[in-house]
Amino acid sequence: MVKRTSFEGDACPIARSLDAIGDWWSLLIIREALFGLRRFGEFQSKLGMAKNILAARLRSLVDHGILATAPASDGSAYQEYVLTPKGRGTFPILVALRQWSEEFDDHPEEIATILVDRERGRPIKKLEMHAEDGRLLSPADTMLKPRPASRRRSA
Amino acid sequence: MVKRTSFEGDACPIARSLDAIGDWWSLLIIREALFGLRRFGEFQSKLGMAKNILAARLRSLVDHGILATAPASDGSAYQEYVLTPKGRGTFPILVALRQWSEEFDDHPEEIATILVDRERGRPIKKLEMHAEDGRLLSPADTMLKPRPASRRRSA
DNA sequence: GATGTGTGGTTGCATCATAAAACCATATGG
DNA sequence: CCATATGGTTTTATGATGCAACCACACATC
Repeated sequence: MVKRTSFEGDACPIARSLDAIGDWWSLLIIREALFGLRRFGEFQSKLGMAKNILAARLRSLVDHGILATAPASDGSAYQEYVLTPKGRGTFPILVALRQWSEEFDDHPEEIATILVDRERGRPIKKLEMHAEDGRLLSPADTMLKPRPASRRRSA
Repeated sequence: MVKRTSFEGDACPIARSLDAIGDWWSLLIIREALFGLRRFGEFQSKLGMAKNILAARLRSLVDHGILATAPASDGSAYQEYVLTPKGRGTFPILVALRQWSEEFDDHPEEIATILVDRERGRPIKKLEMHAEDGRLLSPADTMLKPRPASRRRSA
């Protein structure tokens, strides 16, 4: 994508997130990692992506602290890629993407999987946003405020 | 990015979402639209992006049913871009991205804004995932299930 | 110990989306 | 009637992407 206009220094947290995981593969790699994949070859065969692209993405994800390389695990002297807490912290993002697709996709019948409550096997509810005191909030109930004690440019 | 490996036909809802909004600009445009921007020039000056890219993104977002073009509004014979319900439905995604950045960013002090409860002006809580019966769920409490009555390949 | 095979990459190379700037077309203001 | 602002499209270059081929290492086999 040329230049990439890296959002790294941007003051908007959304832009900052996109800078780390805002490309077409990173989130899919994270999805598979959450699913339990760890090895280069596993990612490669599951996602069907070019190996060089995968190598570049894995390196980038490691650089961003989303994945970490573990020495081995099954004996073979290669490395594995495991999610860090930061990586596991993307779970709500993936859920939000999934739910948006489930709700608004033009062909929802093509969606192969549903996310369910493990205990009951029933679909989970939509993500909820709550105030500090517990009130359920809609988008209209929220607003952006400048961060106290900071003079960076606004977003 | 060449080929783009369009995920449009993929059975994974995350991939399908990414196909629509998984690039570096779309979500930022949506963010500004949620903030109230409507005009080409507003987006352009606020985001500082090249005009041709903006034009292409806006067209793509309209094609995906995320934005719609409104004839005018302030008299000038140009069009405006307004969010559709599908577009407004991305709100949780943006909140998830924001919260991920707030929690895990290496330089959180650079983040300029916080999302607050409009009524109290206090930061909102993290997005919550609930089961149908209301139980709060952690990622480990969930699992993927194949969609009933469908024989598409799994994700 | 030479040979094969599978894993885990790196290295070219062609392509095509991106970005930046110039250009254009249609209002609007003086 | 000219200047300027708005809303784009065209032109050009760049460089990330995708593909295939190549390489290195480990382990197993002959």
